[in-house]
Amino acid sequence: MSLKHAILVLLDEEPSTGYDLMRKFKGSVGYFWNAKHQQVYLQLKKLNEDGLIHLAIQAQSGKPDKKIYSLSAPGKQALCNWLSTPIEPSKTNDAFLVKLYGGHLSSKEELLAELARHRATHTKTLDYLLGLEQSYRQLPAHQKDKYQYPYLTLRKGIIGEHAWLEWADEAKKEIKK
Amino acid sequence: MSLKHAILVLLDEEPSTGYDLMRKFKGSVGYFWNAKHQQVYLQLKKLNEDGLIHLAIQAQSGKPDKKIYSLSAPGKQALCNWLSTPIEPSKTNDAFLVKLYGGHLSSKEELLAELARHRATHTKTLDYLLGLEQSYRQLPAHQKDKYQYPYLTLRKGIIGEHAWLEWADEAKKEIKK
DNA sequence: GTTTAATATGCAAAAAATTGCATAAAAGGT
DNA sequence: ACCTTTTATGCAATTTTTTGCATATTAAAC
Repeated sequence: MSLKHAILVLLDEEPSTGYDLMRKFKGSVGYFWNAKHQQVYLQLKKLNEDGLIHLAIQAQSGKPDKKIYSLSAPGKQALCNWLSTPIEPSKTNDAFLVKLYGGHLSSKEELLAELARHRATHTKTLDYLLGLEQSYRQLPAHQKDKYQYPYLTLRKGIIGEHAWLEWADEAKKEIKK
Repeated sequence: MSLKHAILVLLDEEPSTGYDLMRKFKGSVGYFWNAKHQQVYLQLKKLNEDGLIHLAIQAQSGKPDKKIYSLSAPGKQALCNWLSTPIEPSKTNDAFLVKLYGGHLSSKEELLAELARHRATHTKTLDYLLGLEQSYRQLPAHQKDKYQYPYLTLRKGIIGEHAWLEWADEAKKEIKK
């Protein structure tokens, strides 16, 4: 149950709406955390009920109110407690590798097509992450310090996507063979 | 819901008990699929009820009966259908990176300790996978052909673990800095 | 000899995630 | 003008996963 903690970490960085968090999960932190919007809004509601986050409602003319959440003192405490507790390596469930494992039941054409499709999304993700890296590099020194740890996770994303593409090239050759 | 398909793929390879599957999820295919034993046994029950797998009970003196499951014709059909349906890239949820993202709330010592701990498990996994690769390489040609696709996924595991360790070295330096 | 790990299975309750449905206004494209 | 995407939120039902509990034998370690 770490969506809770993922949200707390993001709210520690800056107060956000559910929609803001969603965008982060779909974008900049999407290579290490994913969640659907329904899940995010539900967790925010629960975290607020538990007093771990504050809610400030910002009225907007015409539009529905914006609900801006921020970390509360107990929330920060809960986050720190979790951070200092060792965790087990996360489990990975990769359906694409399951499909490849049973590759002999497909045709080479189908396998190559799906590999290419996934390759495209990984390339896109890598490009996006490299863009973020450029932004980080252009930051003034004090900002770089602030984002030192997020940047480390970004590097994980970049190295991971590189590795994926490296593997994909190898796999493509091997399937064609 | 791909645990179902992961099980079908493994049963296509060879008839197995729930325990056999579990060992695979903890071992050779653990870098791309994970499941708890309760989940595996439950899925096997459901798959059997749905007629996608066959059950053969092997009595054992004293010990409880061994339940050996194998893929049925409808099961193979269902598997093939799934294999020929494009899937979305799997979502990743990595709690360790969440912790690192909020690294400024921890001490360097704690971060380095946890990094080292995770590094150790990744090193162990890599060694294990390299061992599997050696076994594969020593196989006679026709066996190599049979395991061509599982071997491809194994390569993914190896490249992925290498990348993890590469990143870990970079991260270690950056945290110490 | 006793304890621990491995073999082998499963139910039940709780928590978490997904899927389906739902609303509503603004902004941008054709 | 119309259509699609983006912004912005959420409930309800279902499915999936996790956690806790439960049993019982064998083999190995200490």
